[in-house]
Amino acid sequence: MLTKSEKTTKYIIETVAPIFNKKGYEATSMKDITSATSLTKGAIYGNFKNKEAIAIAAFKENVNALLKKIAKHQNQSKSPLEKLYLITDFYTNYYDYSKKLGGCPILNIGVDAKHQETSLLEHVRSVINKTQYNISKLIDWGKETSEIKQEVNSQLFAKRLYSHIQGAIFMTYTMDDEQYLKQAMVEMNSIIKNEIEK
Amino acid sequence: MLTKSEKTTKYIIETVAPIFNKKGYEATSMKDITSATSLTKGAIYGNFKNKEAIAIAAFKENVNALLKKIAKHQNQSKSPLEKLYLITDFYTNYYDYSKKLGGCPILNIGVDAKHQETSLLEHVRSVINKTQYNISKLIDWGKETSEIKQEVNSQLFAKRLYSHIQGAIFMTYTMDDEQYLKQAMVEMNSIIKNEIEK
DNA sequence: TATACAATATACCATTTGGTATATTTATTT
DNA sequence: AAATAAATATACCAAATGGTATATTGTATA
Repeated sequence: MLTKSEKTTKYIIETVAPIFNKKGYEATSMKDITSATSLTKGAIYGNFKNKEAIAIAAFKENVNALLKKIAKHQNQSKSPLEKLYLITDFYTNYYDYSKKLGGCPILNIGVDAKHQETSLLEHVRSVINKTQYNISKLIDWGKETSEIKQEVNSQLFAKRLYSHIQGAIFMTYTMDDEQYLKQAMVEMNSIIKNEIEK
Repeated sequence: MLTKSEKTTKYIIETVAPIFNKKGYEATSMKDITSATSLTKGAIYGNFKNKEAIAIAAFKENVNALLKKIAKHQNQSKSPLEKLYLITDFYTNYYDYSKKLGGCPILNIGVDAKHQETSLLEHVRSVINKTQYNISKLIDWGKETSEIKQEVNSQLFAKRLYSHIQGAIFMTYTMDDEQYLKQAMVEMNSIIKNEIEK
């Protein structure tokens, strides 16, 4: 069971996660945080060391929610190739989903943290590396099960897929036009079919 | 000839353009601006209405510099197809170039302005629309000169190319890994060759 | 129920924020 | 050179910033 402060901590994180994601680190003020949570500074600083600690917890919250959702989506199939297609399938509807998080945390915090002295950028990089590693492992697995061509460079393809996805997310958000994301996933599917699938 | 205040205005814009691009609107303070320019608030506010006006001028400065550079690069050829290849060629070396601007203004301000009440987002969208329009016109022109296949959807391809490029820029900056950009442009070249070129 | 401890609220801090009114300097015109 | 206008500097403003010390409240244990 959670203690009172653990519950409060959880409540704060969940409440401010979309705010930090939307506005970024500097533009999110302690006033934003106290207003959104209806808590006082005493309560906030009783549970977090400083603003940076809240921002990091908020980012982790968003990423955990996202990665869980993707993992669950991938569980629809046991085949590595199908799991690959389920990634593009997931991102086809990513605009609606990520709006709940306040946007794409990787894109938003990745750009926002670039100029800061916080450790947020390290966290973003870590998430990207892990995700790309998972994709490349999926390809390697597909080679073993003979669903995927042996000559595919799994790490290169993972970077290519991820870059493609993030570009489409940026364009969809900036132009408020879901076609970028939908079209990019159609394109990735055909790339998987033509270049990856055996 | 420029008046004194016109020279000062120009000097302020050029000096603060990379700062706004790096740090974003909220995170850039008037103190940042007065320090960087060695001017006082009196001088700054004598030439600009408010902080937002400076940020908009700074964005336009960066974009103008960028678009001029691309246009000049494209002048290396008179053929629409070759001009298309010159776009990917330009972005192959974009990491080094854009660092001077403080990063990619489209990506940085596009993400940063998303949550604001400034008119910056409108400016970003306008630039993206114009650029995509230029690309699609290039394709249409190539159809006329019979260098490019008639069945190519020029507007769709423009969006696809732009999305691809922006994704690679985001990844290259966030991961500090130029391979994303280099590899993406290799991929785009082969797409142009296989799907666009007649 | 009294006591101890954990958790939250209040009041305050120095510093910084964007912006303005006015004084001073610099440039231009007569 | 004197007068005028343009441009910049100074001094100030109220409000907001992140953060802290302390008072108060809530909760669990003895």
